[in-house]
Amino acid sequence: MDVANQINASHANVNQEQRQFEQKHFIEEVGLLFEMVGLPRMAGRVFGWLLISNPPYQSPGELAAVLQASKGSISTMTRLLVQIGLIERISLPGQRRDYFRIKLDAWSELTKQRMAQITAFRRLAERGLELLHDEEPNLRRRLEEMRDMHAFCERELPLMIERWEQQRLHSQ
Amino acid sequence: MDVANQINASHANVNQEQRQFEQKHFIEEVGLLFEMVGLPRMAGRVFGWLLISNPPYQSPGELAAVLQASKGSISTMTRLLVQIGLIERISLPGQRRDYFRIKLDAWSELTKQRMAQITAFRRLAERGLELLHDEEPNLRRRLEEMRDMHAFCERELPLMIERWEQQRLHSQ
DNA sequence: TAGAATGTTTAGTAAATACTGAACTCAGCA
DNA sequence: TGCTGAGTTCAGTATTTACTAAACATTCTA
Repeated sequence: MDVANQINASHANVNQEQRQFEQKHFIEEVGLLFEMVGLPRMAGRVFGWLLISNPPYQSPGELAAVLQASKGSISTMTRLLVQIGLIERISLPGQRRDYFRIKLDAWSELTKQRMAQITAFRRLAERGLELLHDEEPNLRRRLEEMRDMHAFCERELPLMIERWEQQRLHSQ
Repeated sequence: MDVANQINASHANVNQEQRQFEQKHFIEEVGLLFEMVGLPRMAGRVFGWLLISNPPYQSPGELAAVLQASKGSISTMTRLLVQIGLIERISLPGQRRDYFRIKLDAWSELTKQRMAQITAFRRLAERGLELLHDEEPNLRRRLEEMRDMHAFCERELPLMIERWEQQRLHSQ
């Protein structure tokens, strides 16, 4: 190996390390963001790596190695992420191992998921109004507000998702 | 007290107890729902009681008594709820004590709050795309999807809140 | 200015949760 | 039929979080 090649190799190494550093940073940030929305940090790390990995599908073993986590943790987190619709399990033809990858419609899935919570809030407001059924209107207002706002979202959010999916189809 | 009055009083007592039972049930349900969206259960209890209490404003002491919680816990939870915009502190004229009550626009506040998270997700997607800047398009697609969906929500949600507030003004 | 009543801060505890590591299961192969 | 290699389940640990209780601060009253 001549000097020029050595330098090139050394540069390549620096770039490689720099790249890995940035990847790890990215993964940690996704982890923190997931924690912010009430999901386990490790689920965020798995998701984060699947967002930037090459190839875009990864086996549980690869995930455990890259994220330096136990196989058990990976198993739990992939199950969770599949359950909430953010990733999916795929089996490539001619290979016995299973892989995981980001679901392309992950985000509209997530919004649909949130609809259940909104419905729960609307129902709770209605139960509260039953409790106050013989009270004066201004005591009932706060609960009516809560009910109406959530009913509004229950109507509007599906329309919004529809508009999004329409727009996506168009641009492709 | 004659027999008829005794019976009436007894009935009233039963109703009173029934009512309190239903109130406590309601409070607990709000607590559980709050836990579901990643907030402390006690914050949900405070919010739940403020939804059905009469009068609609309550002092920290009253909250502690009704919810059978420590003053410290109430203090922390009211601070949290004020911070995320679900309740507000009011001081009635001629009274030194402060009270808390549900903010009437609590729900649009909450949606605005979520905008920050959506922006964070969009920014993260953009950072990811920088990491993959020289990769092939199909590797970049998952991140573009994430970026575009969140950018879409950043545009649409404020419009939705606006429509809601418009509609609310109309119906009042 | 002392005293009482109310609310906040903080140190400590109890409970929930995330994560690990080992045992177990299952599929392919010698 | 054992053996290897990958993945899941589960029991245990360690960390975080929610909550309490007591000390402290503040403001009105005597």
